[in-house]
Amino acid sequence: MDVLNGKWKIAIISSICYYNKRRFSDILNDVVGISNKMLSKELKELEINKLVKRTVLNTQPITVQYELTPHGLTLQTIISNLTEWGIAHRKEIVGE
Amino acid sequence: MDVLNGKWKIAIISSICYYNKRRFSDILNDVVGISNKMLSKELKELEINKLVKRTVLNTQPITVQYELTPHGLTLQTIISNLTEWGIAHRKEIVGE
DNA sequence: CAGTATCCAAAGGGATACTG
DNA sequence: CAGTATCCCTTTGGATACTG
Repeated sequence: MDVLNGKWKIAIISSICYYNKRRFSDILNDVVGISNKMLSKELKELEINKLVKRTVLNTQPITVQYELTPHGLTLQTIISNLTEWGIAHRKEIVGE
Repeated sequence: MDVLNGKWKIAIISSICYYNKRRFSDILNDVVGISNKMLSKELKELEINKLVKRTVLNTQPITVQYELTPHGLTLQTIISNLTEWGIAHRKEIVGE
């Protein structure tokens, strides 16, 4: 079930989702701690799973934009549920 | 957010959840492919996160029962959502 | 800019054997 | 039965340098 493996996937999706469209180097900045190698790899996996769409813009030098596919947008609910649960979980753990 | 890391966590929770109470060796059988070392480790983590409760029964030889805590039960919704999404995802991927 | 390639240390995790 | 301990191979992922 874990198309979302690798600790970065959710952060990457969140970044793209927040800005709607996002360039490679921008995501690199958004997701603190990630290396270009990892970002490249994770994006490739997301693309294979049809969660993000990759479009090359013919600028000079070239830039690449990533955006969520309709199917990728489907994840929003899941992710926000997870986030919500995570917050509740923190309270549960530290609360005692 | 990933208290559910390690590829086994969800399977373990599902096993316990399905049977309500479940012994160590039973979970070992339910979750195909897991080693006792991993099961032990994962259960320990789940216990630390207060998702499962561990109770030692004074039988001979001793048996140990695991069950979900109220807080652990909270995950059910999340997991079923994930499962549901996973199924839809499969269709999306293989469908084309 | 958007990656790819290489190197390498650390973590993950299987198999097996052992203990109370 | 319910683990723990050890060995050891595999995977993960960071740092850095390089390419079109």
